[in-house]
Amino acid sequence: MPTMHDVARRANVSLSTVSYAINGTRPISEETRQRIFAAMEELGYRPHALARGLASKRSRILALLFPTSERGMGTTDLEFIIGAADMARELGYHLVLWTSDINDAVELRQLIQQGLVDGVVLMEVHLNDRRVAYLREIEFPFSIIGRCADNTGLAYTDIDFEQTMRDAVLHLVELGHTDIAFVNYAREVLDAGYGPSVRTAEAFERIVQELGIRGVTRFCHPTAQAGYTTFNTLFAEYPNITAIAAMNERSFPGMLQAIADRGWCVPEDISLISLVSSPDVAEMSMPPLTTLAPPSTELGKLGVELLVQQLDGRPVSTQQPLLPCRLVLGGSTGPRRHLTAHPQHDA
Amino acid sequence: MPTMHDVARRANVSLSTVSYAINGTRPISEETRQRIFAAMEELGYRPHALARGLASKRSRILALLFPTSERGMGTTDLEFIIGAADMARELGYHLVLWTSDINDAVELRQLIQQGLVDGVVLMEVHLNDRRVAYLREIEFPFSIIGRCADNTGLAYTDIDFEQTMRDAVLHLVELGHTDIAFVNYAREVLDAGYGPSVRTAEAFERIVQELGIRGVTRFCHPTAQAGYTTFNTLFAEYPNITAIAAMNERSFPGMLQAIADRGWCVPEDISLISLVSSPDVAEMSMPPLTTLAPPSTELGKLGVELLVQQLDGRPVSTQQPLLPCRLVLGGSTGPRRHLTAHPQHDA
DNA sequence: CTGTTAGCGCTTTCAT
DNA sequence: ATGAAAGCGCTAACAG
Repeated sequence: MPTMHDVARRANVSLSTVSYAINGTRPISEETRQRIFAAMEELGYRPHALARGLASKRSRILALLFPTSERGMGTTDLEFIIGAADMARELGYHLVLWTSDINDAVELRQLIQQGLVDGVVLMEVHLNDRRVAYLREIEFPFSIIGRCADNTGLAYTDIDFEQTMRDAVLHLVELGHTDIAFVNYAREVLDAGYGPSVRTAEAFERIVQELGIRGVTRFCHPTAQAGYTTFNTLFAEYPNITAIAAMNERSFPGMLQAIADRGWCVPEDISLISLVSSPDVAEMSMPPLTTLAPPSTELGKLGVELLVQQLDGRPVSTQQPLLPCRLVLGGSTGPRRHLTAHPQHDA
Repeated sequence: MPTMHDVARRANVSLSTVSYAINGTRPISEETRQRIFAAMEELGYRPHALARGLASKRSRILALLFPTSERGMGTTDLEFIIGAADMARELGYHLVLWTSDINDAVELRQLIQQGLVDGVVLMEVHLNDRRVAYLREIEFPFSIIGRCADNTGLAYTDIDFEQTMRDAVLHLVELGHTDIAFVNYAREVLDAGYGPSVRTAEAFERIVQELGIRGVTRFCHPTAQAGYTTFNTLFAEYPNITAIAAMNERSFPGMLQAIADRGWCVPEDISLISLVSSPDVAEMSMPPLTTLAPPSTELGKLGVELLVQQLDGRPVSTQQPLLPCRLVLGGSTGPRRHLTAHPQHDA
């Protein structure tokens, strides 16, 4: 494997000149530059990453910390990773994956102390996250995909849940729906302060009020069985409901079963819209679910971008951290049914 | 950040002694060992990964090469990655992700020449893969999740498609089915020599023959529409079929729709089994699909393990590279229907 | 514009 | 059983 030394000799220049030529870190005459690059080409030279990192104190390696064994991984998480990896490469960085227990700052410290990475990207942060606290304390560069309670000064990006919920409700309202249910994650998840759950819950209340329509919220575990039960108890209490927006894609099979059991059809009798679930998954239903598809790849990219901005000493763009989901029509939403078909009560 | 030098001074030994103590690379008196580790503890010392790698010529970093934009990524790919990352960590390695165009050996060379990684794990190899050829040629350590045409001397691991197909067919046969259809990927995919498609196709023919039952094979694009069409044309020709095994999970919604359209029920009128798809996805159907769940995490782990075995100069265990899928009963398979219910022809 | 040289933090001969 | 010192391949002062 050729080293910089080899290149220098072949180009008849000193070792440092080669270094400067490569890094463009000081002016080089066009002539010698040519010679150097020619030599590099001929030798098939590539700078040694470790040596470069050791000498410059910048490894050009980033870490993506992603929590193992928290909530079930989906296709969305893969897309975070792919987005992040792609963007890292685009910006000339490597990306290492650290599967970490969330909230374990000790382990994080040990990893960082190895001096392997210039910065880390956090996923699935808690509202009060120890890792965030630790990184802040030691002033280690990091960015977040997600959000904390206090985000001042943080480089983060997240889904715009407010906007997502608004788009979902507006879509339904445009179809004539005025009695809408929102099926959130399980109550424990909300109580634990899980961001997406908290934010959509708040947004739903606000938007419903704003638009002057009727909304009811339910919590549901991520299983078909829970979806089934939730749907039935929901309709026992609020038979006027004509549309459901749900966060939890795993509850859909159950809800669909419950709907089928009473001989109803989607979307003729009831509209269903999935919040923040990938079109791939949405297409596994019949009919394919209308969904608000999360900008997963973009979030992964942006997470890396925000981190690299800091590393390069550039001002971190803080204006547009929130990305909207994209409405993908799937056939599970349609005009509000005529209520005459079912008994009516007031909510 | 404390260095080895700091530790040495604090323990009143030379720098090299600290190194030897850490690496256990030569005998150290118990007394000084104690002192050294105490000093390390007190200083919160961690060896610097880059420096260590540069000096030892072993970075303890592995690369997972995974193809972007080939076939749609699913939850399976995520599990490969997680498995690989977990195992790497367990073995004291870091894992970097390289999103690569498949079959681009040039790019691979450039990455390897950076000297960052000790070895690479390949995913989604082609039967004749340029990356494999290149790595072989330069004798760079690597392992494969998947298989090539010629695997002699290769450290690979893969799904045991033969066994998987056998398990699927046997499950159906035990339920009384004797007329079974196998829905493979699209014909182009088979013709391109995509391993899973080729191997399941061969296995199906063999097993059907072996068991003396009737089998018919169909090709299907990965869309609901294609699933719908495939099912209908299949039954126009072979109305006796009572069970379908399908590779392509994306075709299921369409098949289910076609089944519903003719007023049939699953599994009373027809049994459905999904080959090599994750239970998560299988649960998105109604009823949840019976599936043969791929050992994704295990494959990721094994891929890394095989690589590290080489790096450690240990003999690479080559006896059990093929892992079976796990049968997960889901309610889409049941006893063969009584054929009296539908018109009968001979296949 | 170019060369010389002192490290970066560690491993590993070679001595003792 | 321990130390001294020569690198690993590169960057970045410091000198011209």
